[in-house]
Amino acid sequence: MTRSYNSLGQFLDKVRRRSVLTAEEQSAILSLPVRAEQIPAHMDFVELGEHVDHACLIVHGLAGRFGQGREGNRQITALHIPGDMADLHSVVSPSATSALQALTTTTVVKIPHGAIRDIAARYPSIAQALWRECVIDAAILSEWVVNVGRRTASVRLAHLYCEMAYRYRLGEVTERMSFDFPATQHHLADMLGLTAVHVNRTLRVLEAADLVRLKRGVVEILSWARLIEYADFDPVYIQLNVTPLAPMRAG
Amino acid sequence: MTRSYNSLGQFLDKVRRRSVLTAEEQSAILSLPVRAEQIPAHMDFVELGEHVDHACLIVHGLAGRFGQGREGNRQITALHIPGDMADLHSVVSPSATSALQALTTTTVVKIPHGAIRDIAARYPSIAQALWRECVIDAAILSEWVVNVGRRTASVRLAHLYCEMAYRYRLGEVTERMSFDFPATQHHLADMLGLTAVHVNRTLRVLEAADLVRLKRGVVEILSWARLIEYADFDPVYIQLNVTPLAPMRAG
DNA sequence: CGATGGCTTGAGAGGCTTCAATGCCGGTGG
DNA sequence: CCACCGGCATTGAAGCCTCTCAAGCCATCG
Repeated sequence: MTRSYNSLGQFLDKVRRRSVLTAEEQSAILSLPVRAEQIPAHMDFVELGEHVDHACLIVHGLAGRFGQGREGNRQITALHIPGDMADLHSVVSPSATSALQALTTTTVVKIPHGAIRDIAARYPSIAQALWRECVIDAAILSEWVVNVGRRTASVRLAHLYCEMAYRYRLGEVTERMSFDFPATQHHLADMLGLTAVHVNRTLRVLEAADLVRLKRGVVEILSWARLIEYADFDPVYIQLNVTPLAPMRAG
Repeated sequence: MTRSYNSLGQFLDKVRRRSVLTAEEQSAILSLPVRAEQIPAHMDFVELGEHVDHACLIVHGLAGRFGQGREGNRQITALHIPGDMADLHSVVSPSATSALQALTTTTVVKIPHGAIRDIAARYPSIAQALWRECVIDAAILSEWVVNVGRRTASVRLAHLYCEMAYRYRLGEVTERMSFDFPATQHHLADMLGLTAVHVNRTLRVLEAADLVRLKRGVVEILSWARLIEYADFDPVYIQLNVTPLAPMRAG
């Protein structure tokens, strides 16, 4: 079968690393109706409290989920890269409890909840697979709590770079590699619970230790082995190199 | 129907505030096989990396989900009170990426994954409802990232008290109330990304402001209105006072 | 009654923030 | 084509919030 490598294919590839799906189930996912949309940088494409009727799959660019405190101090709680369904959770919880914003120019594809709920109801294995994706997003969130709560600024930043490298590479890392990561230092600060100024200084610490090098939106990792050691990083929580979970079937 | 108010009944009550279920679906949940177990304080009942085959419903006591950094600095990423399914996520992601520990003597009820997956496969609405519970747990996690990342110690602690009061009361709060919350100051520190010493001093700040009063494991809130104002707390993310989500049916 | 675990308090150090100014680069309009 | 402008990055200095270390206290429990 030649599968047109559309935006959904990218999503399906990731899902299949985690859940077993039959050919029929896979094609049900690939047949989901999509509507592409281009979002300019800094624009919310899901607003706080909004009642959404579609899920957003990131095709290109970078999106963040924003929580916020009273006095405008924003905190990014999750990051979504191409292939991620940024708000899959909205399928079962349609009123947005946090905003979704494009960090750079981003193209997303919108998929109606109705269509997703339809195939989830028809194929229990699909429901399980999507549920599982949400649970893995939660595991990442949980790691972010640890990161922000219990690590120093430089380790925190190193850990974030590890996670993003691992996710961009779908778990296929090499000792030396680089990846596009177009977040500003201010964005990094909002992910790490720091200030932009301190992120800047912290960046310099990592560079001085010859762990990473940065230029205009691309992160170059000089030694994966030393970086994960420094960052206290263990990729199991991202579940990209795992034996896919067998489907559930009605007994 | 006289429903025996067992441990599952407590769980079902909470689920029904969020999802519509038919009588048949409800009784399928209530008929889940359970096995009660008593866990002494400070004991892990799910270990890191363990491959579990059952989910744990908290019946009595208090449990925490622990993440940890390299040098033993632990961070509590989630708290589970009676009525919570502490690791419902394990149904679709059986290898534990974080440990579960009883903070006080806790009785849990273990429910085999097989039984849950069975009713989830048979009743798509149940799958959706359980999926939704996981998503709401993730929303709470997301709020914890904001809390730890972007709030000062005293606001952070106040916010935690708000969340726990709201959850213990299932969203039925009153201006003045108290609730049992048997976490030590060291536990609080691990939830908030602080040290026990600083938690102690911070407690004193909240007491001095006449917001809460504490004695031996019970939190007394002196003014809910002033506390949520101080804590920057908005309970929507907990989704306890929400119109339950309609079920999904195969089209 | 000594041991234990949790709470309390003090003093000093340090990591991160705040405020503020400067530099850099790409985009835009005259 | 160049000058200007705005967003982002960089750097310095001072201060505060929180940590660390350390000691003392109080209840509970064998």
